[in-house]
Amino acid sequence: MSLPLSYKLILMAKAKTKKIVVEETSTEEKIKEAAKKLFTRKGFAATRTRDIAEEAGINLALLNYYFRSKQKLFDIIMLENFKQFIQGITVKVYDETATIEEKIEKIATAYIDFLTLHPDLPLFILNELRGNPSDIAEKINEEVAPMRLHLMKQLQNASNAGKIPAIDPFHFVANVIGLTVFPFVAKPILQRVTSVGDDRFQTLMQERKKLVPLWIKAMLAVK
Amino acid sequence: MSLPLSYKLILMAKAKTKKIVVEETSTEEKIKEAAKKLFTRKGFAATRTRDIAEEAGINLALLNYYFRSKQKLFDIIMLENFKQFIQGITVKVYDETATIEEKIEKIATAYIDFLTLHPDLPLFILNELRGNPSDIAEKINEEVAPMRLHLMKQLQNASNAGKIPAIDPFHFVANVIGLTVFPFVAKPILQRVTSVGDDRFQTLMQERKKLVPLWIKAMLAVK
DNA sequence: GTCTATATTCTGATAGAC
DNA sequence: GTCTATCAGAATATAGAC
Repeated sequence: MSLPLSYKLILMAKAKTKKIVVEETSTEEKIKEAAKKLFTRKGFAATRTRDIAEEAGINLALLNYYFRSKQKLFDIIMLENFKQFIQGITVKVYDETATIEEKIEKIATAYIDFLTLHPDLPLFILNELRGNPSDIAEKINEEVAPMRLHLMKQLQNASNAGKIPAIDPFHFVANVIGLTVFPFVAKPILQRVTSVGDDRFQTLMQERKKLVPLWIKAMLAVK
Repeated sequence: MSLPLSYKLILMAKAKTKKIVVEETSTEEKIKEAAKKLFTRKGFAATRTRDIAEEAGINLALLNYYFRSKQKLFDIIMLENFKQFIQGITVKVYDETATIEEKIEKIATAYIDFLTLHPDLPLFILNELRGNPSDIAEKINEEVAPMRLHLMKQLQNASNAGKIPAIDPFHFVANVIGLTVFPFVAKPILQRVTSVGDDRFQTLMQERKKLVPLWIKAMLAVK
């Protein structure tokens, strides 16, 4: 039974305080795992609580016993997913010792590795973020705000120092994230259009870890 | 009451055979318009037939009278949306007189204009395409197959002639479409991260009509 | 073709036994 | 904590009058 690392760590931490051996996954965790799997794959509206219960190997009533409602369970998963999604990028952005170009390489590599493991995540986030305007938007803002300031400042500094030409931060972010994330978001349609199978897709994504930074560098030299 | 151009043309064609004056939108068209609006914005599962009926200004029973079921109505909208989405690109790709670089510019411009008018379309397609594996996949293949051959051939020729370096068609397509479409797909999150309002977003998208072709050209020179 | 009223199915949530 | 059984409401679809 494979678990997200974060869960395992929590379990181990709990276990440490009582026993030495890591115990079986708790019912609550099993439900969360099942919910994350289905919500992430099919979205809120298309996922039925019955399916989550079945996937978790427990009864429907138990789901409500632990989480009170479908919406509350979803909110938890949504927030976890979003944090997980930007967590990969956060550490890299804050690295004071890295230049912009080094950061791009680290971010692209980390993200492609991450998305290879969680290919459904970005589409889920883009999707569920569109319907809920101000619901969880605030929490997201809190997570993102300091990162924005940091990145803007570094871009401005690099531009002032003449290291890179002035580029609008929006274009910069859209391009880095777009080149990295889009192939995963559009995977089904891209594979169809280009006749690329699953194995070849994986290989191409590995290639992009090297290519995206080179491409971005070349783009920064434009105009 | 603003109608999609295609509808207007159909109506005008019909009208030509009988009367001179273009008549009011038919009930069937009104339902389809309402369905397209809601399905595209919220997806299949989150859209209720009641809402479609209300949006169309008719009764719920009438929806089933015309389309028999929610699923059948959705399938029609889905196919129309998809055709509309790739239709913009199709003409440009087949233009025998244009070089690869000219095509990129035409495609980027046409797509950004199109997406400005229909910002919800790409996310809708990416989304609903993920759940339905082989359902409408075949019809999509039929639409896309000849375009794939044409594009691959031109890329190969340009590469052989030494005009551009060899690049995997997958990377090429992913990059062009990614740089063009991704900002619209990720609009809410990108706006949040970069503190960009709606007006500024529109301006930036207009900028990209010029920038994307330049960027792609610069990327093609890499390595 | 269009409506009102109703049937039918689905789904989230709860009551209550164990 | 976990289960079975069931309720209440929602959502799709149909019957039948006009």
